[in-house]
Amino acid sequence: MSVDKELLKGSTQTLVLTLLARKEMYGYQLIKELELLSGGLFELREGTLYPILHALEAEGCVRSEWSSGDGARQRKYYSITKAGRAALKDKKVQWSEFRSAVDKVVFG
Amino acid sequence: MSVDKELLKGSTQTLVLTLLARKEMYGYQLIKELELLSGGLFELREGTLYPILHALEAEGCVRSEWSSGDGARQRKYYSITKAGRAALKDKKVQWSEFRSAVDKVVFG
DNA sequence: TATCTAGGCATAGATATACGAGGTATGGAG
DNA sequence: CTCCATACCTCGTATATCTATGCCTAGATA
Repeated sequence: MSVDKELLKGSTQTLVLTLLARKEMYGYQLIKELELLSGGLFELREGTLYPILHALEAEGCVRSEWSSGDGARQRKYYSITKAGRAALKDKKVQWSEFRSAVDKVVFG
Repeated sequence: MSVDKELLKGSTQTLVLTLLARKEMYGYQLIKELELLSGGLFELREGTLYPILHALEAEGCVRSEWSSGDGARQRKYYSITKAGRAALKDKKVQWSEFRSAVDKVVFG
């Protein structure tokens, strides 16, 4: 993580849900995609991501399914649920408010 | 805290140093000022702020001095140091990068 | 064939940070 | 006199992330 890891806390679920809202993905893919999209700033570790995915699944925000790969490598695909989309909407608002408040204080 | 407290992690030192860069302040004042400036979004608790101030002082980023109050209530005023201003500059850059990266992922 | 590398999932322990609860004390208003 | 806002502080707890580690598979390479 090239950015202070503490900054990331509270935002990872939002980031993950955002990606899953576009298309279903598997864990490893999420890590790579996030790194790409953020210009290398977010380099989530497996040890970070998988617990997040499990938590989101326990909360009913995502659903997982092993790829029915015929010969292909087994991957666990995650897709966002209706509850997940609702949660994401909330999280986006939260992020916007937070970002604006910090900006107002820090940059005037 | 009306915003998810986890979002705040990693930003509190930046917020505190930013305020102290404008003028020296005492703890309680910092809490009130931060609440005001953020439109009520940031309601730091004493249990959060004082350890931060002590940590910043231990790192040499701030300096403290009890008010030489003649009769007035005793307050411990904190002022930013040269090292503190340098640290703040770094933290502001970090915040900007982080904010931009999250925005890029979340809002495209 | 054997081995290395990247992909792919997962957990456990350490660490960092904020909060909640609790403690002490002062000064002004009712 | 009592209550409340002010003003400082500490400690235990909760939460979230990271590091380290483990296990397994597929494809490339020697």
